[in-house]
Amino acid sequence: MKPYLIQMLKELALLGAIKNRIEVSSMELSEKLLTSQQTASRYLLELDTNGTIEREMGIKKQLIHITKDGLDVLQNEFLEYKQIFALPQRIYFIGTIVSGKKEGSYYTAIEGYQSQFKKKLGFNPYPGTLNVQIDTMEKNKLRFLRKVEGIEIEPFEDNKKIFGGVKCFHACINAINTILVLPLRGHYSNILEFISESYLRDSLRLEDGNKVHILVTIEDQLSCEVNNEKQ
Amino acid sequence: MKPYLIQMLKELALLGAIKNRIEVSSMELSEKLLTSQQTASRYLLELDTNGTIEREMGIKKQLIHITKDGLDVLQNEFLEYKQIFALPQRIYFIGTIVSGKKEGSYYTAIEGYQSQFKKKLGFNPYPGTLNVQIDTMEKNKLRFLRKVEGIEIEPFEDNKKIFGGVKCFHACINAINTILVLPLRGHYSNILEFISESYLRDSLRLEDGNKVHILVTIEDQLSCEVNNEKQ
DNA sequence: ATTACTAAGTTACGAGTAA
DNA sequence: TTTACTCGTAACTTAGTAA
Repeated sequence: MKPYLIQMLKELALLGAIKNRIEVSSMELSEKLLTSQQTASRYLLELDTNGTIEREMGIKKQLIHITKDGLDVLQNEFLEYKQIFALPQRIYFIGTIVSGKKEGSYYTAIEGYQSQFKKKLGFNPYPGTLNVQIDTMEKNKLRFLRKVEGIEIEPFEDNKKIFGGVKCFHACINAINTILVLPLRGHYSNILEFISESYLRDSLRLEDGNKVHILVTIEDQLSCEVNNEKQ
Repeated sequence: MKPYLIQMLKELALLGAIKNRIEVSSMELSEKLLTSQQTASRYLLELDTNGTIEREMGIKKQLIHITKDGLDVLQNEFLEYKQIFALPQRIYFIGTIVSGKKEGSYYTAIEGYQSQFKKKLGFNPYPGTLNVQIDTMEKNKLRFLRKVEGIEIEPFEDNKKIFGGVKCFHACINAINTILVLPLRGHYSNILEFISESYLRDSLRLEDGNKVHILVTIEDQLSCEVNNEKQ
């Protein structure tokens, strides 16, 4: 999305258009953006067309509400600024143990993955993955993890089949060390997959439906202290 | 500043140009911004001209560092997103008690202020202000307070002299309720002024040089829960 | 009051290219 | 390789208005 449209969207959000339908005129917005009424009007048309806002035209002014898509755009911007200024070194999830479709065993057995795991993680993972279901609302944390530095496992081809790249992070599940494995491509899933040197279900004494606390550790990155309000 | 320049500045910050001089070519940046090498080069020239970055040209690539001015631009953007998504309901300061220039007694005695204080705060302040010196690095918190909703005291004219508007916030100093009074116009000062119904120096048993903990409470605003990583 | 169209003016973009 | 200039064209802006 074009930077000037993001700016307009941000301005609408500051006026409360995420939570409420706000009543605002193109003239008022033009003053905030230091541009003309016509340009503000055109921006609103563009945002409407690309689905980031919904409008109801009044006889005076208009009612504007930011859509889910619009919210995503803004959250992504926010995420980038958080990366610049206040990178959290740890990300927490709470999840529920679920059964995989035995795909984990298949993938962890592939030579192309195994050799990279051994080289980059320092161990051969126990066959299979531990699957933990998280809240779909946690998508932003996953988006964040995709952006920050992790242990990259390269994509490769084996027997004409292409295996996608994944990114690994050191993580703790209920205080036991594991590796979180995230696919680099494709849609965000609400299932997190973990690998370990040992059979995690045993070492953690877990069965389906158990709640677990997950702590993902992020590699050192730039971070500038700023506005460190407590609580 | 133009939105596309802010975008470029953000990209440079993400590459680490706040902390370090980063080595980057206009071609690499053009790929990140999905634009041409020429445009990226022009953006860099513009950022250099307006003083938000400093450059050293290498024979290959260039060394780029974001200046104080550039950092201010980015911090301001960040502040706006924080306002949108994760407004802190409280802001903390640590400060040192200092003596004012007796101006506080003068201002609190002006009828135009007194009547508004009585009406909007519900009490007549004790003459004078308690002055607390804070770190100049806390400027961002003040900038933030200027933006959010507070108790507005209108500017007025009295005897041909114009008295500027101020904004009040409920605050606690060492757990005693007070009111923080911030001028709406003018430069940011590193002295915070507090008023109260009683003589604060007595009720707090304070003298110059004492360190105090200040907690400023912000009125309810929109806030969307997102990425609430703990710690 | 509004929104938003048209048309003309202005700015920005990027291919080509020099240094 | 780089950076960044020229210049034709594409995109954006806004005055003037209609609805």
